[in-house]
Amino acid sequence: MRVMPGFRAFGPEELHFVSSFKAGEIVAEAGTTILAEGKHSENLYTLLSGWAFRYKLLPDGRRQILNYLLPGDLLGLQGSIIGEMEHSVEALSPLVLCVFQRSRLDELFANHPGLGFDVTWLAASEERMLDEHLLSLGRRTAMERAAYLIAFLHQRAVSVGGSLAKTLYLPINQQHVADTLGLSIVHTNKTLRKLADRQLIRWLDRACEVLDVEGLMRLADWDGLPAHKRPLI
Amino acid sequence: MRVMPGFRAFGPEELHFVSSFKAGEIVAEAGTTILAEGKHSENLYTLLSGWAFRYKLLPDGRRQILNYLLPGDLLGLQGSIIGEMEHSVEALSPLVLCVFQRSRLDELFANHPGLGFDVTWLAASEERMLDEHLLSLGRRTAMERAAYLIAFLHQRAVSVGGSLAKTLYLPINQQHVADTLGLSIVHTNKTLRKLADRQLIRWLDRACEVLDVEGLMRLADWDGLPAHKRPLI
DNA sequence: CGTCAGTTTGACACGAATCAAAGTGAGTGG
DNA sequence: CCACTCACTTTGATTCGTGTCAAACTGACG
Repeated sequence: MRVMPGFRAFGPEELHFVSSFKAGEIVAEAGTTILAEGKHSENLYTLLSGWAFRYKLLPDGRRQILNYLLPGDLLGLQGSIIGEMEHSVEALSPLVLCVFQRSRLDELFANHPGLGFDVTWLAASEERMLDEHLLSLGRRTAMERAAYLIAFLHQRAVSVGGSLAKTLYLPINQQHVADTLGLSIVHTNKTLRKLADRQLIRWLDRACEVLDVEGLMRLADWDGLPAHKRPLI
Repeated sequence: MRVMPGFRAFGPEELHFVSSFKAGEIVAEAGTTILAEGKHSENLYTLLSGWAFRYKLLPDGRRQILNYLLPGDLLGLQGSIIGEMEHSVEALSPLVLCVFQRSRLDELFANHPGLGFDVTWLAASEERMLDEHLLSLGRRTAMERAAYLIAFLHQRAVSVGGSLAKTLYLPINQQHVADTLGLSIVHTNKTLRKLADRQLIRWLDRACEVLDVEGLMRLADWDGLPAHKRPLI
């Protein structure tokens, strides 16, 4: 397990424990369902590479995307801690996941408090993103929401990948955007079109190119996520 | 610190540590701002009694209520773990809070892994509530949202207070409901009126009486929060 | 060349916001 | 005890944003 840019470094003992804690690695194709709502997962995962998203469904099929998962994020923590999964996770791109056994989570807390703290850190961090999304869905207009979402994803991608490329392609389609913003797909399309007309983004087939992050942030009145070294477990 | 009904019991050592960890107790009136967005809080709190809510503001004043806080909930964990607060907390009723020092949080993780795990448990639990709220804001109609919110608050109140009273009064006004559901106050009023006409609730001055929780849950297509013993820190 | 997933567009309907104003009840001071 | 205020709730009229319906367009793929 190598330390990626932007992540905190482990001490030697921790590194050894994390390696031993690791139960395997799995690879998944885009579109694969990694975790399903209602299922009781035996495992907990760290996303090593690729993009995924978490979502919930209403019985009649309405879908709400809750958040996106990028390298360094934990999958299935809630299921591991509380019981069965209350949401599903689907791959947006090919993924590499590191598998941990749910049953050894208390061992992690007991023997490596620093890592236990990291898990809490990640949970708190997820909570902050959800707060931000909630503000968006509840109080921003369609344009502001779309601008916020794209700026948010852009920033997350940059913070995880290092700011390698100046043009960034988000691996999502307009249905994903619609289900994230709580809008219909038609209205989402018209909204994205307006952002494109303003030279803020360019929409491609199954991908979005971000042209002007600052313009998007200004439009959404969003300051961005505070920068912090993330722990990687 | 007594163990409330519905909470897990501590071992003797944990109990001793929690007592020593406690830095004091404060009392706040309804309407008081406990934590403010942008501030760096030195403390972390456990809510011992009363109701509060967390919210975020957009620069132009639009407010979104993120979640409600009931006895047993942690306040300011994010601020303690990551840095400055990204949301504010305001009291809905007189509160009793137990104060902890932010700086001693790592000590808690180091010496009492069980308690560290509890903190993570609480964070994961908050995350699940936020997921549910996000689904509501994104994909439920105004009626469904209102029904969900009231059923949700009712269930939380019951799970915390023991199911003492069959009629439960929620200490909120319609502005709170509007800012939680992402609706205007006028439309919120009309929506609540419809719920009242269907004999699901009765609206009183600054309070809501819940008449038919199951009817509300059916209307919102919501199954309720899975029941679990909450840890109390 | 046809199919299919995804994007785009226009017409229309509907739900929620806004504007405006009145009603209610608790608390306050004369 | 009565007027007055203030916060909160209620209602009706109108506007506007977003959803729905329908259909065409595009490019990848077989």
